[in-house]
This record gives sequence, structure tokens and C-alpha cells, in this order.
Amino acid sequence: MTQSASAPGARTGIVADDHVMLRNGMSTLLKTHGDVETVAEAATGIDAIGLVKQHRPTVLSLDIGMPYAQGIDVFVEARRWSPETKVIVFTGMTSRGLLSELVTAGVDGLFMKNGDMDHLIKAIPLIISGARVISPDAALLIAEAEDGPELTLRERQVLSLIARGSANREIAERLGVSLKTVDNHRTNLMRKLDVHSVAELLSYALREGLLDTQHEL
Amino acid sequence: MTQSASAPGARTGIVADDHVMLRNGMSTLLKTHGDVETVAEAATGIDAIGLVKQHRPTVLSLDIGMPYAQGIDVFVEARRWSPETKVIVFTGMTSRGLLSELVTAGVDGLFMKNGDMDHLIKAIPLIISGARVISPDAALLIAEAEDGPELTLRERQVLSLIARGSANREIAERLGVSLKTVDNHRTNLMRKLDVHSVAELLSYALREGLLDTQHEL
DNA sequence: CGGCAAATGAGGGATTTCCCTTATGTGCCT
DNA sequence: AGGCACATAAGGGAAATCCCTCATTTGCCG
Repeated sequence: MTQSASAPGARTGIVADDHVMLRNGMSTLLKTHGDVETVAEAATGIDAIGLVKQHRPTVLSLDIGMPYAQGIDVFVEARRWSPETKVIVFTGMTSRGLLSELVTAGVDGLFMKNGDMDHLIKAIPLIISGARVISPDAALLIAEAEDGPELTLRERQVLSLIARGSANREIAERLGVSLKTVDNHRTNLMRKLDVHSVAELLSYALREGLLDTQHEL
Repeated sequence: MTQSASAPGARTGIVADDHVMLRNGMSTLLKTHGDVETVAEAATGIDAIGLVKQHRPTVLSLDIGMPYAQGIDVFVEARRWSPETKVIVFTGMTSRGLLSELVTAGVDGLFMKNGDMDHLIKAIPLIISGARVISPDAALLIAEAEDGPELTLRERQVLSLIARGSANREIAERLGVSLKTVDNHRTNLMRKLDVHSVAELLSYALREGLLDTQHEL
């Protein structure tokens, strides 16, 4: 805002995605519609954080489904090290909970990879000038999350460990509580989600992005 | 082969992927490195099959992780309706079994989305002139599959049903066998895969693409 | 302060897994 | 004909699950 806009090279960008082709596409988009020069690319969450720390770019385009460091953590870290960077999340994940968290955490843009590209294109200049834009498809998914069941912190922890293949006893040890307590959390979890087997539980955890499909377990 | 090669517009392509940006990228690549004009795009497996049937293009670029009609079936159908079309699979799926099947089924090119793009770029002209090219990273994954455990038909069926959340009793009914038989298959499955819980079993099924993360269950 | 949600823990019972052994029939390959 | 993989089925026992009820402590909010 203190700088006039059209000076070449004034705006820098970092593009983080594990697919080269998408990084190229996003770079082009940023350049064409936002006059943003991509100065670095990252294929993992950790790299992305490091590069943001180093370059403090105008814009960070971020996929939150990358190997090593995932989900909302990458965004939070990036923001911590460079609060003025506009963060655009462009992702294929459809986890309602995760998208919801991202919005709450304060991303500047949220767009789905399988969505309409026009939304993104039109939003780029707006975001650079300070607006926050959530694409319609993402907004729809988030709206669905509102009326979903709410899990407590402990329940989410237990669910996550179940999903990773731990038995109740292991979970009890890791959380430092009794076997019976874990059993109770498990029961409550299943009641809340209206499921009746580990597999169904897993399916939920998967949808909500509580599991890393590629690397965990 | 009966036509000389460099006439503009002579080569047509169809690009199937559920992400617009990747379709754009692939179209550009095909045009630049293969003189292929993309005549249609598909975002689902069903659409892809329909379009191939209709256009019978020189090249089909295919992601095998799309909604509606998945995996190897899309390739098989495409080949049935247009046997002379060169099919390049460009995917993010890392299922060793699936990749292996694709090669056996006879795809002309196999490349990973998170791999090095140069492999793909260099391969495009080769594939058009009749070569079959499997990228190094895909080849590596397939090699790993060779010394993996082999599951029988029944075991795969049982695994798939377990993964979808069915209890042994349901599986027994659906397959029309005794509860004990399912139990036995389950035991064998776990021994072969060296896992000891449903969650771990699920993890395997997921890695191998036996489950549709997006739409099943 | 009373009410309430969250987390903890236990009792207890029905059901299901998990995993071992043993056994039969079928079909395919040599 | 013999060998072998596959699918089928059963017995049986240890362990884990699923799912009730009940109770205590903590902390927050009006």
C-alpha cells in the first residue's frame, strides 16, 4: 500500500505444491493476473516454511496436502515467520474440518483444485490488495461442516490414534490415561459419528484429513 | 504411419484430469512437444471414455484417479473404443498394484505427477511414434510390487469389503460363504501382509487403491 | 453459587476379532 | 498319478471390541 503497484519485480511469490505442473500453472497465473514474480518453489511443507522465512514474499500459494508437515501447521508457521505475506491455499483436499480451520486461522484465499479456475483468477488481484476470498465450492464444504458433529480435543486425539492402527491399550499408554477412559472416548466417538466399526471410523478420519494417506503408518 | 507427420492439426489429443490446471499444463505440453492439438477435455472417467469414443484422438492423457469410473477400467474402455490411440497415464496415485496392472494392460506412457517433468517431455514424441515409455519413478514402484505379497482373488474381495466397513458376518452373507471361511481369509490376509488390525489393513488397501477415498462408504 | 461440558475411571456383558490347528473338494500343472 | 494352490469349513481359546450404566473431578460461564 505504501508502494505504487505496477513496478516490475515489486511483488514476489512462492509456490508450494508437490506437483511440478501445478506449480508452473500457479506461477503463470500469479504473474499474469497479479504481476507476481515467483521467486521460489517448494515440493514439501518443510521447504515451503523455510522459503517463506527466507524470502518473505508478497504471496504464498500453498497446497496443504504435501509430504512432510501438513495441514494447517504449514500455514500457521508461514504466517508466524512472515505475517504480511498473503497466503492462498489451493488444494485438492475436501476435508470439511480442515477447510474450516484454515478459514478460522485466517487464510487470505481458499480455492479447490477441481473447482472453477475463474474464481481464482478473479480473486488474485483482490487478495493482493487485502481482500479475503473463499471460493464458492470451498464455502459450500465449510457450510456442511457447521452442522456436523463436534468432537472434543481428546476425542480427536483418540480418533487419530485409532486411525493410525493403535489398539486401545497403546492409546491409553501414549495418552497416559486408563484403558477404560480410551474405551469411553471411543464409544462416545462412535455414537457421535453414528458409526459402528473401525473401518467406518477410518473412513470418517480419511474424509476429514486426520490421516496422511501417503506417509503415515 | 500412413500419413506424413508434420502437417498441422493432424494430431489430436484428449486430456482427462479432474484438475483444470493440470489439463491446461498437459495440453500445452502435448502441443509444444508433440504437435498435438487438444480437441476435448474430461474431468471424469465416464466423460473421458465418451470423448475418446467420439473423437478417436491420436493421444489420450489420462489420470486414473478421477471421480466416476476409475483405475484401469477407464484405460481398458478407451482402448476398446479406439485401439490406435496412444494412452499416456499421468497420475498421482502410487498404488504399486495399479501401476503394475496398467503396464501389463499396455499403456503407452506412465508418469507420476510428482515426478520429474523432463521424463514426460522427452517421452511425448517417442510415444507418438510408437514407443512405450515408463518413467523411472513409476518403474521403481512397480519393481517394489514384484516382491510384494500376492493376494488371491477371494482375499482381495474380502479385503475390499473389510475396508468398506463390513463385519465378517456381512461379508459372509454377501459372498455366500460361511462366517468361518471369511475369518480364515481374514487371518491369511493379515499374515500375508504382516498387519494386526483393521486400521493397518485399511492403510494397505488405501495405498493399493482398493478404496475410493472420495466417494465410497 | 448452580449448571454444564469435558475428561477421567470402573463394572460388566454381548459380540467380534484374531489366530492357531485340522480337513475336504476342486482344478491345474507336470 | 501326484503335487500344489485355492477355496471352503470347523473347533477352540485368548484378546479386544462395542456399548450400556454410574461416578468423580475440573473448569468455565452466567
